[in-house]
Amino acid sequence: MHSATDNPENKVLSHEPWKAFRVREQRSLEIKRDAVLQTAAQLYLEMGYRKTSMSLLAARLNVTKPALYYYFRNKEELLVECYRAGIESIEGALKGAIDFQGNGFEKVESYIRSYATAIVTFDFGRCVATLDDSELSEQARRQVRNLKRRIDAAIRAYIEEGIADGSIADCNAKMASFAIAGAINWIGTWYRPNGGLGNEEIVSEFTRLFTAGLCRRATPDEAARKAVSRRATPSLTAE
Amino acid sequence: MHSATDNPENKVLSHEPWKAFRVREQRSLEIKRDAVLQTAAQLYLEMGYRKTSMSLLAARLNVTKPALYYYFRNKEELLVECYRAGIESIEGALKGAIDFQGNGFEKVESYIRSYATAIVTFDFGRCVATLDDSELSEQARRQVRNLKRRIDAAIRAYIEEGIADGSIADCNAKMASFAIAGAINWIGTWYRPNGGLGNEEIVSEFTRLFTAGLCRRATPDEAARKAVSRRATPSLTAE
Amino acid sequence: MHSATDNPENKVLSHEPWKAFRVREQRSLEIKRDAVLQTAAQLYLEMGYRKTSMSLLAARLNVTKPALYYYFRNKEELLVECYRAGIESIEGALKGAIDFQGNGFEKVESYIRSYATAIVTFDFGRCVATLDDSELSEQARRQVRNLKRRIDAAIRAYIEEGIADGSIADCNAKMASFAIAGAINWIGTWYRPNGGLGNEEIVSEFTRLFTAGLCRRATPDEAARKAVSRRATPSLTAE
Amino acid sequence: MHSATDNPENKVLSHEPWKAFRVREQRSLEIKRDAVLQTAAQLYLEMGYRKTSMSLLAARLNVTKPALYYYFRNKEELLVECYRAGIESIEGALKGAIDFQGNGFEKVESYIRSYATAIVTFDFGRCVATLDDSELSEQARRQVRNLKRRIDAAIRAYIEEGIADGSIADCNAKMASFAIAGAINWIGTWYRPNGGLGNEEIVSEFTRLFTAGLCRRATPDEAARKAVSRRATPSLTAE
DNA sequence: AATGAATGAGACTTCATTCAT
DNA sequence: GATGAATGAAGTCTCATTCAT
Repeated sequence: MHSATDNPENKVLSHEPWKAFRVREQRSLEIKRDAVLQTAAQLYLEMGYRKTSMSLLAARLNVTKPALYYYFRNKEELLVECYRAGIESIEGALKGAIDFQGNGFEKVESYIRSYATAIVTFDFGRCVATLDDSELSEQARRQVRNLKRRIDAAIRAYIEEGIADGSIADCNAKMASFAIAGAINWIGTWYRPNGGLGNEEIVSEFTRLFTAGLCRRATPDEAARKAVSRRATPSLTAE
Repeated sequence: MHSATDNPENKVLSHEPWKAFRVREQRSLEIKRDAVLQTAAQLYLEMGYRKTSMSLLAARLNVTKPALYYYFRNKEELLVECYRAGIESIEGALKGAIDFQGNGFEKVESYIRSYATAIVTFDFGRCVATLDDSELSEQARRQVRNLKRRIDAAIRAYIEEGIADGSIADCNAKMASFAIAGAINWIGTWYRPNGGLGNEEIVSEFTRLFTAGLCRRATPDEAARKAVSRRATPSLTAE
Repeated sequence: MHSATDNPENKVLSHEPWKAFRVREQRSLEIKRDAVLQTAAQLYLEMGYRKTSMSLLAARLNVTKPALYYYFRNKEELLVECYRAGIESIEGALKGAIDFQGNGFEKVESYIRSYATAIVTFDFGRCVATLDDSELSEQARRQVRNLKRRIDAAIRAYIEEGIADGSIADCNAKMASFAIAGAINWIGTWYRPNGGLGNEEIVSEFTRLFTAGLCRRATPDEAARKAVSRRATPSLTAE
Repeated sequence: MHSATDNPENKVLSHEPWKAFRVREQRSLEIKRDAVLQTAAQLYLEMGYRKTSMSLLAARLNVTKPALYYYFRNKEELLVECYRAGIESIEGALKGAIDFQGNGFEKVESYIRSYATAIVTFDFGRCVATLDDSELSEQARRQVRNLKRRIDAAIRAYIEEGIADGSIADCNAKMASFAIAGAINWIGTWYRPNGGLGNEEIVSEFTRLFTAGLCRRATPDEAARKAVSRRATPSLTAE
């Protein structure tokens, strides 16, 4: 399966003229497929999966309904692929952020930052966060949940790592991860691309809220953390 | 409007009003109406609003479809009433918890505890937390959003109060309230009534996670906090 | 079957206190039955038979739906009775007008006048004129058509009488009667009780049009017609 | 909008477009749309708009229900289009007949003739004449009434013209036009395509009745009338 | 690679009518 | 005489999906 990332590179690649004909053709299919998926994602976010009829999607794309079935087996596949693309986006963001060396706490911090960024940045990410999978068939739902679990598992692992290495306060890792995931996913619910809240603002506020809660405080840590975080929050630590 | 209580006993009775018909009779209309609503809420949570057809709801209640229309004008009204009942439940829980005297931080703490309890305890509460309002008509959606706003506004106000009175660290109250509401609402997504996680466990873990993040810390508090454990700890806020 | 005339006398009779109890009781049933029928007729005229639900009728009468079934077997019977009442009203009007001695032309003239008056005056009359009988069952429709035929037959007979006695120009009596009935029935379509057109104005204009036609007549006739004014003018028919 | 012609050939083909499928194809959409409309008109005339379910219409056309929705947005649109087609047919007939030079009386005469012909000849015309618009939504009803008004306005104008130029007796033009329209529209109520009455017979009898009236005219009148009218209509008055 | 036309399933809703009281 | 509650039948419409081209 091609990756339906929704970063802009796809568009750039689509014009490279030196590609062999065969390749270009296949490219074109993928590009259009992606366009369908991207538009579907937007509509699903805008009005819900069930209310987004295939007719509407086709109309939005200026094609006829059956054309959609050339790219996707059925409506359900569209949704599953939105999820898959979103999860890939998110995992990509997470991977990039995490693979530095650090203790559990720092990984969680980095994770929150990356996850929130992914939700805010990618339509597909927001699909994962907000779309209701109850419309799916049992089989498709299982697929989607397996994908989602990978994300959940990651943060849980980091939290446990942090608890183990002493960088995170002792707590129920499962529930903490639910809480964090919940708050971040919820962003997709109220976030509006050009709303009043800047992405960076959102991300750092969330990071701060959760990490300040999780981190095991000792005076020296605090000082260290301040140095790292871009926007110091002196009042929190002042006696 | 009669109160659509969803205390646990209802669950047991939920399908009975039509079985043991003669026994009640007095407030039978209200009881049956509530039974319909309660069952609808369960189905909506189980399989989504859209997938829950009126036929299915009727079948679940051992009635014919048109009987439902004797109690509710249409399917949308059912959903709106679920929301309304849920919001009333939540507000009730919040009111009871909040009206003690305390600083902003304590109010937020109490709020989190009550809100989470409401979500975990009441089906209707979970409806508010997890159901997608995008299926509603514009008008009904406005209604529901107005109701929801009341809850959002409350927590934001407490956070601001806490910031003002110095019991809560300086932060973006709007975003903090989103984060907290998100994490709590998300409970409705993964919570299963008889799942592995006890209600009290969930509630206190959430409370701790968020308050420890928000609260103004001092090193000695740490020890004290652990000692008190499950219930919110006044010592946390002591200067 | 009691006559459901909708002239005001009914209301006067309804209070006569010296009637024996039994009679009064029965009266009361009839009075209520008439009220139902009268209201039904108004609603049928206002919004059509099909669109007038039994619920609406009941609501308009401040009773519950099943109460209607105490007075009428079913919705169809209501409509049939409207027709019957209307036809009785019309026939009453016609009988009163026709039984004087006169030639065929004079009878037709009087007939037109009485028929138009009935349509304009009685709701039930307007029902006969404008309601669509295609909603009825085959059997009920036959009933209604038999009733209607009586009215049609009368005018045709008069026209033929007029042709025979030389007072009416030779013509196709069947079609002439259709034309006259049509124009008069059509009144029910555009007539509004308190509209700009006075009843007498309507009636005399119709009478004149059919008896004399549109074309402008010789001067002496004109004078004669004007002199006699409101009532049909014998001089018109003089050889 | 394509023209929904209802010349008699259509009747023959009415159900065929789906049988002999491949034969046409070129303007197949329009042809089929017309077939749907034509069949709808017939059914509406036969059993009333409300009683004609979409299922029945579909069955009559050997199609499934949703196919109808490919050609028409909803049931109401079908009825509105019947009206529109009918009014276009009627207006066409009237235009063709009227644009000769003549006095008001002659125009009215010609109008009656053409209008009656249109009602008798076209199913759509009969729809305009007899179908009840009370089933329509307020908006659609306004549309239809605006269309109908055009026809009413025309005859009134001719009558007024005739009064002004002296060819028509002084009378209430508004009511006269109602009477004439009513009588003609009523034809649609009793007319049966292959009934005992020939079209020409109907048309000329109606024309004569309205222009000359029922009364038998005196010889001197005749002369006078002839003198006034610019273009004599000898056949009408010949004894 | 795409479309015009059609379908089957099923959704919500309305309504006349009834039954036990 | 009248009602609260319920039902069976039917109706309009929408939608995902497909087939022949």
